[in-house]
Amino acid sequence: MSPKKHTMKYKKPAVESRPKPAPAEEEKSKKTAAGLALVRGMKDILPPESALWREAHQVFERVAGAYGFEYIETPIVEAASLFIRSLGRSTDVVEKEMYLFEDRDGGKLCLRPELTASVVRAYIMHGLQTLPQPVKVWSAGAVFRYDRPQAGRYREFHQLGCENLGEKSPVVDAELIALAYNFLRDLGIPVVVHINSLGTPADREQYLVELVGYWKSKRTYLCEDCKRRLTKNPLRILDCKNDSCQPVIAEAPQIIDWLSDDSKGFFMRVLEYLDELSIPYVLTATLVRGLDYYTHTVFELYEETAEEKSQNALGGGGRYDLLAEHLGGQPTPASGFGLGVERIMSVWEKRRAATTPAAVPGAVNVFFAQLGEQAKRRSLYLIEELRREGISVHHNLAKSSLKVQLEAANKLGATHTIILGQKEVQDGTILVRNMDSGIQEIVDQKKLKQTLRRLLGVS
RNA sequence: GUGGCUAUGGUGUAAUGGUUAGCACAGAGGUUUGUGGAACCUUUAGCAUGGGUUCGAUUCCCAUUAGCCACCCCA
Repeated sequence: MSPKKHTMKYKKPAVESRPKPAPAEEEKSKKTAAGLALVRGMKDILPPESALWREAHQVFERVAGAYGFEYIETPIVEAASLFIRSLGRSTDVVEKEMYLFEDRDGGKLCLRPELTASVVRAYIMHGLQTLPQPVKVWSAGAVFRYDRPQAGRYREFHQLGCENLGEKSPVVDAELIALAYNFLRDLGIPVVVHINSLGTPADREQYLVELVGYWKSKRTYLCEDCKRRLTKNPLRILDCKNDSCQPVIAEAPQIIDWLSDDSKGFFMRVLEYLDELSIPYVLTATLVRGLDYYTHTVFELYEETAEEKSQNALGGGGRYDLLAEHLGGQPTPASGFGLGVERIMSVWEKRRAATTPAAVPGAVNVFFAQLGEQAKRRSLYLIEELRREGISVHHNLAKSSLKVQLEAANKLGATHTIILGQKEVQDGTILVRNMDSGIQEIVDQKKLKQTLRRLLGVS
């Protein structure tokens, strides 16, 4: 806003009858354009990446379907209490990252920060426990967390998730991991699974007492950050990257050693099944997920690269046997995972660029060029006919010179250009030009469809 | 939420305390109208916002905003 400048720029004494609005209006379009802003942490998804975005979703749908998961969709807006109860009041997600707001009648709402709690809510509310168990559903959509944006971290991001509700078996956990693993593999992303077990709340409590006792005994060797964590979140010390803490961490008690025999047995079987499925995993004693509802198995998926960065978890999940009951439903053992679409896209695009240079799905294959008024009119029908066949046809009927149209076809990356001129209209033929070789064949207009199907390799 | 770095047309960038802010790519139009990928010509479009210092700021200072990086956390 700099009205000074505008009045300078647009000074027109004649129009001074309208003192100020006139110049302001003049500049309005520009001003709005400049004044438009993307809300912090939000992102547009534009072509051509958007095509890949959709393809990733399609692959996920296919894989999840193969594992017997059906689609579920839940609202983006939920009661705030749902997440406060499920994720835990003192977790970071609830404490400082939720988009909280009041409805007009004062109801406390929020934009969902994750998918799992909503699915469990739906399961309880619609009596899905009366269906043959387990209930297996997948979902996809936007989730919101008011965090400070960074590479690979947005305030609105998208998750792909699967939940298996109503079955307490280590196979379920292994199968879910296999699903996520295979989905990413299908995209050409090799991943490594980090896995750990948190046992039952009782196991964990005992372990925590032990752990805190240990940290206290080594207090002097810990870095400043860790001294703070000691009271706030002793588990996090295990994650500290500070060199000075490493020897202390290496000697720290591991949760696995404090699991009950049942918990340990459960975990061992998950690992055995993973072995059976030939899924590589790394036992990570330091893996503790940030949400309170997890019990037993927890895992995270990372791109298999040498450099371990902090921001590259592609997804994670685990078992949450107590959640349904905690939300007021029947006791329902369950397990699930969520994957971050944005993070998957960023690695996928990188790998794609490295391996296959072009071949974006939804790419143009045919351009239709016309010359002359008659041809233009006739082309409308022919184009329509091809499109009905499912062939992607581009054109620019506003242009008239063939040169310009071929240029456009080239820029769009069309493999073939169909040319219809005055002469062809007369004798009922049409030209099909191969854009790589420049070879053109003259075909009967009636045979255009067959010819294209042959050339494009469509059945 | 904390700290650091950055901010020039759609994209990538250059320069400068003082008349028209340069270049490349992209976009639009064209090089006389039936043949593209090249070349050439023309053209559209920018100093993030707000203050301050100064005779004068895109340039210096401050704040805001946004992006990036680290912490934190996770997806």
